[in-house]
This record gives sequence, C-alpha cells and structure tokens, in this order.
Amino acid sequence: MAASEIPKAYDPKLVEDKWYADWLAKGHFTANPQSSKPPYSIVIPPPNVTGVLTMGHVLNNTLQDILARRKRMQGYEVLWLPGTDHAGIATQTVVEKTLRKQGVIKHRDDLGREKFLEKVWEWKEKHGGIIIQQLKKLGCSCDWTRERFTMDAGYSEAVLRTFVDLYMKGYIYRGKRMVNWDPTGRTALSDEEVIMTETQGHLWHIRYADEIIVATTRPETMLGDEAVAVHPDDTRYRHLVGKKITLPLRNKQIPVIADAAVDPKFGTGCVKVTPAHDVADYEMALRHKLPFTVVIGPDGIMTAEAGEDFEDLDRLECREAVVEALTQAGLLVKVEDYTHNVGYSERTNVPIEPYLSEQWFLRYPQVPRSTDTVDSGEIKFYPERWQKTYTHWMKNIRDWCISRQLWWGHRIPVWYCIGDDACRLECKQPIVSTETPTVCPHCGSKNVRQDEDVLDTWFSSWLWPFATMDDATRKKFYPTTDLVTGPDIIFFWVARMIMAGYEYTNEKPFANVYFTGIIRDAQGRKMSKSLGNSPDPLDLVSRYGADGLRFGLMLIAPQGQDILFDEKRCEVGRNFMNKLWNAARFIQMQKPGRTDYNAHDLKILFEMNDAITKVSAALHDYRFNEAAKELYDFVWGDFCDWYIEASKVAPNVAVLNDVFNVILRLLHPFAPFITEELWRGDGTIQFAPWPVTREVPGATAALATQVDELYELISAGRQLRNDYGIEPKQPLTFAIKPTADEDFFRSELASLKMFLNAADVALDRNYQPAGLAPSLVTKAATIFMVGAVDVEQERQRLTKQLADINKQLAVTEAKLANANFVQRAAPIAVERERDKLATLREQSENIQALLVKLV
RNA sequence: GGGCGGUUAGCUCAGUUGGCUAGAGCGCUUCCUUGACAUGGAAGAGGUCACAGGUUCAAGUCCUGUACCGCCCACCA
Repeated sequence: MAASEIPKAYDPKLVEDKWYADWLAKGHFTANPQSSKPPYSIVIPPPNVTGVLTMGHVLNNTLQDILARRKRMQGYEVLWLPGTDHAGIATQTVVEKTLRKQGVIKHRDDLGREKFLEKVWEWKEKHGGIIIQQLKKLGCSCDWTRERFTMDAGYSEAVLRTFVDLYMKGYIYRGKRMVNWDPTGRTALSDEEVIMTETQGHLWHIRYADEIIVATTRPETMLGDEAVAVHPDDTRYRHLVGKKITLPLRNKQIPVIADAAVDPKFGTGCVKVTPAHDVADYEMALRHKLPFTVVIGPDGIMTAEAGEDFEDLDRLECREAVVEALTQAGLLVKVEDYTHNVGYSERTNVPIEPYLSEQWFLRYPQVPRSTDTVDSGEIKFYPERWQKTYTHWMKNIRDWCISRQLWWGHRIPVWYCIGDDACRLECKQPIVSTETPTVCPHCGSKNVRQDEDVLDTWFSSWLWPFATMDDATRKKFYPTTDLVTGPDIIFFWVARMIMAGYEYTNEKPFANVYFTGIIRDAQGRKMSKSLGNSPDPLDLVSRYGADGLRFGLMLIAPQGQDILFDEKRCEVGRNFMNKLWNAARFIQMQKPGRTDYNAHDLKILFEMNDAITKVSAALHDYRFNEAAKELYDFVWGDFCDWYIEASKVAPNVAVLNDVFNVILRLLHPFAPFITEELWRGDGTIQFAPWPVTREVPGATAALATQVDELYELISAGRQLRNDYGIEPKQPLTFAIKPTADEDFFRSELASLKMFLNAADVALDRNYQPAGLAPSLVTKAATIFMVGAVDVEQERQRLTKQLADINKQLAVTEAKLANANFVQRAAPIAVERERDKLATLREQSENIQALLVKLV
C-alpha cells in the first residue's frame, strides 16, 4: 500500500475487533497440554458472573494479559484460564432486587426456592456473558475453550466432594454459635464479610438499680438482658454479687454476676449482659449458665420476647422506643456522644447483628504449612510486604462459618432424617454424602430432607486453581505460575486457595502472587456505583482504543500503590499509539537509502539494547509501570524525536525497520492490537520471539555519549533561536567552535543543518565571531548564532550561564578539595568529579572570554 | 490498641544497591499547521524532596523520632 493511503490518525476501531476475531479463529490462545514447550499458567480471578467490567478488572486483566503474552513470545506454552464466579450473595441480592422492582415479588419467599432459582439461572444466561465479552474487547488472551463457571456440573461436584471429605476428616462441623448475621440478607456471614466502620453513636447510661448504672451503645438489647456483670475484685460491687435486681422495662429478676472479662475502669464498672445479642456476653453467659433470650429476630424485627410494647418494631425503632420509655421512667441517667466501631455487612451495608444460630463451620486444614510457605518465600508475594498481613491473619486464624441462608449456591450435601416410628438414635446424625440419599441409612425412612443452606461462595472459589482443570491440563499446567489479584481478597481467596491447594493437590497452587493497587478516582475515593465515579471501561475503549486504555493505565500502575485514575491517562495512551502509528507511516514512506551505519544508527541501536534490557528486567520483576515508562521514553524520545528526525537527512531503512520491529515486539504485551496491525514479520506477532540484545560494532556507550553531546549542541542552537524570537522556518547561519573532536562534528554537518534549520553551519576550532554573535557553551562545543544580536540581552544570558556553571564548579572544587572524599569515595566517583571539574573549568573560561568581548 | 503504606513541581506520580545540574505526564508561558504525527514540534517557567535529629567523604535515597493523610487487623460495654 502506498504511504499516502495510510490514514494520518490511528483508528483502533478499524483494527481491534478484526484481530481479536482472527486470533480466536486461529486458536492462538488455546493451551496444548501435549506441547513440549515449558508451561506457564495463570488462572483468572473469576469475576462475578452477572458483573460488568470495572476499572479494577481492566487493571487486573491487563496485567495478566501482559504476563501471558510475554511468556508466549518467550516460548512458553501458555494457559490463561478464564471463568466466572456464581457470587452467591451478590447475585442473589441483585436478582431479588430486580424482581422486586419489577413488582414480580416482595420477597423471594413469594416464589419459593425452585422458582426463584429458575429466575436466577435465567438472569445468569442473559447477563452472564457480558463480562466475558468485555474482557475480549480489552484484548485478553484467555483460553476461552477452557472457560469455567463455579456452578458448572463438574465444578459443583468438586465442591461437594470437598465438603464431604473435610467433614469426614473432622474439619467441618455443625454448631449453634454466635455468628455475624445480616438482617437484610437474612444470612450468616464470615468474619471477613463484616466491615468495621467508625460510627458516631451514643453511650446511654441506665439505672438498673440503686447502686447499679450500666452504659450501653445498644439500649434495645436490654430487653434480652439476663444479668449484670462486675469484676470479681471490684470492691464497690462485691456485696451485690449473687443478689438479684429487677431489669427495668421487663420487670424481670436478673442476677448480678462476677466475671473477669469486665473492665472495672470502664464507665461505672457494671456491664449489662445480653447473652443472645452480643459476642462477649454470649461467652459470659456460657460461663455462668445464663439463659439466651432472643429479642431480635433474624429479620431485625423485635420478637415477642421483647415484650408487647416493643414486639414487631424494627431494631432501630426499638432503640428509640426503649430510650423514650427509660426517660419516662426516669431511669436514663445521661447520654454521651460516643464514637465506636460498628460492623456492617459488606454486601447489604446494614449493621451486623450478632445472632445465635445453627451453622456449619470449617476448621482450616494445612494452616502451618500454608503459613510457612509464604514466610519462606516458596510462594512469593509482590510487593513483599503483604507477607506480613498474610502471616498475621494465618497466625490468628479462626474457624470459617461456611453456611449461608441463601438459595443461590452449592447446596450443602447434608440430609437429615425427619423420621417416622422406626427412627433410632443414629438417625439424629446428619447424612453427609455427595450422593442424594433416598432413604435414611439407619431406619430406612424415606422422609429425609436436605439441609436448606448453601455454601459460602468462597468455599467454591478456593478450589479454583485446580478444580477448573481436567487431568491432562492439570498435569501440564498445575501448579500455576502467577496469580494477579487485589490485596482486598488476600484472606477471602488467596490464603484459602493456598490451604486448599496443599490439602487436595499436596502442592502450592501458584508460585507468585502479584497484588495490584486499588483504583480510585482523581479525588482518591474508591470507585463505586453509588458515587457514579467509575467510568465505563468499554466507553473508554471506544474512545481511546483498548491499547490506549491499557497503556495509559500501565504507565500509572506502580507496584502495590493505589492508583488515582483520571481519564487524562487514557489520552496519554491513545496519543502514544498514534505516535507509534505515525512512526510506522514515516518508515513506510522511505525509499531505500544508505546501508552504512552512521552515528545516529549506532546510537539508536545502542539505546535499543538498553531498552530491551530495561524492559525485560522490569517485566521480570513485575515492575509494569517502569517497563511502560521505559518503552514510552525510548519510542517517543530516542526513536521519534531524534532518530527519525536524523533519518530525514538520509535514512537507513534497514535500521529503521530493525528498531521498529523490536519496538513492536517489546510493546506487544501492552498494546496487542496496534502491534499486530503494524507487524511486518512472519505470521502473528504473538509468537514472535521476545527481543534480546545483540552486539553491534561501534554501538557503544562512548559513541552514545558523543551523539548526546551533539544533541545537546543542537538544543543549544534551538535555544538561541528561541531566545531571540526567530521563527523556526527562517534559515539561520550558525558557527560551531568545538573544544575537541572536530572530525565528528564535521561528519554531522548535514544533520546539524537539518536539526537547526540552518542555511549554513561553519565549523572552526579557532572561530572568532566577526562582530558580536549570540552564543552558548556546551560540553563539546560553543555554538554561535550569526546574525542579529542584542548586546544587553547577550550579556544577561551569558552572565546567567556563567553563574550556573560557577556554582557547580564551586561545589565540585570543594568536593575534590576534601581529602576524605578523595580517599574514601569509590575511585570511579572521584574520577567522575575530576572529569566534571575539567569540563566546567573549560566552559567557565569560554564564557568569560565571550563576556570580555561584549564590553 | 496493634500493623502497613504515603508525604518530591500547580496536579498526579517516577526516582534501582547512597554518587554527575532531582525527572515524567498533565496544566501553564512563548513560538510554529516545514510531507510521519496539532492525538504534533521547538523552547521555557516552576521543587529548602513533610519536619527534627543521626550515620556517611556524600542522604530524596539508610537509621531514630515527630506531624499529617490513607488502609488493614482488634469482642472495652
């Protein structure tokens, strides 16, 4: 195609979908377990099946795609295994809310379990594919032939098998415990699903008896009080221990008990004890054998036990009613403002209720081994500091409440014999089995009923690295290599996967874990739907291109730091892609020219090697932003600003193509679409080898320095032009007075003319301007602009330059005058200072000589 | 209460194992639509590297402390 036919601006729309379809059709992402190549594998953190792509997903999956694509180029057999999570509570909540909005139901009970689940599956079929399509738009090179869902038949079996196995091993047990209860979701939650939030509340001081005043943040719970506790050594109350007092509002006799859990220094030293609605009180009640009176129901509504004045009130309404009643009775001593931490449900955002109920719990397997593996670096965390967080959690690990009072999820594989006349004692044992029992194995009754609860979503997610793979795949690709995820799910997911991995595969599930930052908006707020501050990534893709979005994001994604996202970042990415596009246009416009290597060719080849080294090292260490930055600087600065410009004198097309080919390969993991589009090598760029440095005779650091000095001289010439307000298009005459190597500058006369837009450039070691000429002194030469001059302005600029130089000179002289420095510093550092001193002295003298002539 | 981050230009951030004049993008100023690119080019202004000590020939970088911001963990009602 002729160059003129290539559009001036890069349009991702014409490129991206075309290539993605091509890659899919050719099966480039499909991992082959029979391959002889070394394996590289990542499993995707499965997004919620009904979710839509967020900026967090974009970040996370771009990183994974970069890793996967680079490994393909490095000759690995790559498996990036994708899929989605059923996300029990999140999905159920969304579907239920939607049905309610549509007026179909008021509560899921209106439909019943089966009908409701049908609706959820319908929803899943309809919306389940969206996020997958979005990942494809981003360019993610997942092996879609292996896409999994946590409620796929095979996967579900693995989940149930795990449950049964852990039950048989004694890790899973059922018990009546105090759990975190979400009254809106009407389900138990794990500790990790509770978010502690500092909340402005009150401390109500209530007179329970003449000598007893208690303080509480939750007056409504007093309706369920069964005691007042004091510290055993507290002499103020010792005489009351064992006595009974009357619980206000309930007219109930409750004892005064002594318990060491009471802090005598807090408040009055008296604590009300509500066994059924407070964790600490629950423990105390067990010790003192107090009854558990439930006054708040599972829906957050007060029960009949709360008394007829309060029954059927919402817990928060009841709080006001109790305070009112106490005030009327004159028992409210005082009210203080009080800031304390309140647990909120992560999902429904309502205050958690400690609630006594029958639940299933898991005592974690493989805890010591899983702790050590991260401590010892067998599994590596990036950034390393997350190790501490992980270890701390593992060392204080507590049993996991795994049952949820939901419908959407893996139903617990446990049946109970409801029994009939033939029932025996053994029938009270739950029947735990992966097979649905038709009769009770003990009494033969057909009246068996399955546990109503489902398992916590994470109880399926923790099997993800291996339960997603068939035997052949597992053999080749497990344990996986890298995991990329957010630190917010280090306990929910990462820690649990490690434990499950050891328990069920006897191997670590992954070798490295890269923790991303959290994406925030420009003001530093977490992105959320309710704030409306989360941009739609697909909208960004359509406006900036997937490559632009990806690259812009990578530039600002430092390891383990939160990311303040601003749409401007995408512009940077898009502009960069456009720059690349136009570099390609320039190259295609060139006719074959020189075949020798001039200084500019050697310089760019030297910088290219440097870029290959730096980008490779950065990616090896998961320093994605540094790799992106290096590429940006190399392409825009070294290649476009200098090398392409220099090529305008006389191009070496082979070098242009060579360097550009390397650029495309280095850039491909970041920007898969445009690099494929511009690729002129064999086949797809996806399997083109990752660039390695190669020695080019003459492409040395010394040569690079020499060319840098040339560029410095050019910048000085441009500065003169700018300072004197001479338009860029007006040709000028310059004179150059080199301090040393005249030959080099002589060989660069053509490029100097081109870069400076000079009609003529004179080169003379003994140059003396005829009249006055504006000049600047650089390391390798002094440059004069022949033509108009303003004596006063020239005096000022030279004086300023001299002051700068002399300042540095003074610092350098002082350093070298310091005997300690000369003796103790590294010889190379001293040498550097001596060189610098010589250069600065020469520059200083040159400027002084020029100033003398101005007078 | 414990732990972990952060504090560098107007804004957002880079800055390897201490070592040349502390960098980038955006924003700002001046000039420029010259055949790769105005999603661009050239030049420029702008910083006591939060503060106080310490180690060192040398500190943005290492150590100690302080202040402020943010996050995580923790059953004082």
